[in-house]
Amino acid sequence: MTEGVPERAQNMVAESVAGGVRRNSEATRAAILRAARHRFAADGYDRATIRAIAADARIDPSMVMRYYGSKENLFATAAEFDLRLPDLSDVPADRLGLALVSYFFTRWEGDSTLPALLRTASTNPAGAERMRAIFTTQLGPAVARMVADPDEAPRRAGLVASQLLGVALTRYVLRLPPMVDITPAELIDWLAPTIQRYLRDPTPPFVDHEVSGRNRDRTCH
Amino acid sequence: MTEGVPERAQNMVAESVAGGVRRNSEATRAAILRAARHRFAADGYDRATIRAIAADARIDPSMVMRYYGSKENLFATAAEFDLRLPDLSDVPADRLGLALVSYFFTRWEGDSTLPALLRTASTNPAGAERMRAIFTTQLGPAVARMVADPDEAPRRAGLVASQLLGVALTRYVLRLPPMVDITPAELIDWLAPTIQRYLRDPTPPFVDHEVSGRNRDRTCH
DNA sequence: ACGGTATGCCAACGACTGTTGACTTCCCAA
DNA sequence: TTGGGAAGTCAACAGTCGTTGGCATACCGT
Repeated sequence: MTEGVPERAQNMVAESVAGGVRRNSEATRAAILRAARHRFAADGYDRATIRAIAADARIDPSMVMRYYGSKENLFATAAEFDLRLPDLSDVPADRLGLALVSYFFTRWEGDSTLPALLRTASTNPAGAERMRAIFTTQLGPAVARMVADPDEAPRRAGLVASQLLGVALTRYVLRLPPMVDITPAELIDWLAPTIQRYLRDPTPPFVDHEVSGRNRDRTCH
Repeated sequence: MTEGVPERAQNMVAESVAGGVRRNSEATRAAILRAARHRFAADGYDRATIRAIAADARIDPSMVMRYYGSKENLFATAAEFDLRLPDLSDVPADRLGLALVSYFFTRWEGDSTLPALLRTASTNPAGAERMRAIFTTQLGPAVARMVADPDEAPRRAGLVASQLLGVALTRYVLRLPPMVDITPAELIDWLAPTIQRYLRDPTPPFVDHEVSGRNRDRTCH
């Protein structure tokens, strides 16, 4: 009565696979990758354990190492991130904000990669570096093609990122109720003017705020 | 020559305290709390270890437990978070955005509690719940006093949070270069109109976007 | 039929974590 | 002077993690 039962895996949310059959290499590689994406998205890099990913893929943890070498390498390929920004060169300049916001929602609502990246980049330095790289190599150049003055592109791209990532954060990660309940269509109507302004409007201050001409310096209240 | 040296703590960023003197209870409690705030802000809940916090405070890890009971309890008191939103009831309605943005910057630029909360809420469910609580009990009511229609308060508060937290995320956590380099004053000029619109402007769409009247549904492109 | 190879499981290592309890050291009041 | 309690140290427990190597089983070309 040594009770040496190794605790059967009875995870309800696991890959569906007939009992005991063998899969070919490609299938398990894909299964691992899919489980990894889900776990990284739900828990972030640190809390997503190799053991949990393996359990979801109905496989031994050692197989993950065999196929992907290390956890860091697994994350690197799981979080391969291509914004796949479409060509917006034929969109009229005054509709760029609407086009960009619409596209980002069609991209995010069904893809949990961004929350995964967000969760990871918040705590993992390598994740943050990856986020900065995506910003520099993908969003940056795309925004550069939309703005009037190329010198202002990085700054405007940063502002766009602050609003779009803020929405992703509050809606998908923090799950603030009002941001979860609102429909994508309504959200697009609210956000499009903001993004449009960050992309195309002249640098503020447009006019000196209101009539009372004192307190020119608004930095520290 | 058993080499049993227990590895002296030679952390350069540790609490400065004369060698070997004893402190009273209050002093070490405060030292622990200060070290905890720094560590939680820099690393988030999971990666900030009790041992590292204790080392920063030049103290044994067991003392942290003696004074605060558990890591979760320590975080709870370290991340005690009061937005300390000022009374904006005498601010004219068309300057509320500017006032709110200005205030948030004077609050954040010198306080690392928000990054700590952000890093933690991204991965820790309890942290996310705390974030939602802050939103509901502090930002929500404050925004409710600023908007015209009380029924729209939660939604508008959510939009405000999405932009402000997005700035905190990109500037303090992800540290996207353009968002780090920009000065608070410039950032305020960019953000104030956005927040102002989220607070006070009528619900969009203001007008049917442009002339071409087709594609009413912009949800899925 | 057979041997090699691909696929997979099992048990364990070493490191690190939060947490605990016993022990030492010092100050201060009686 | 002497005890008691506060302040702090030390070593260890129990658990989890990424990672490793050895071993079993199934497939397939010859």
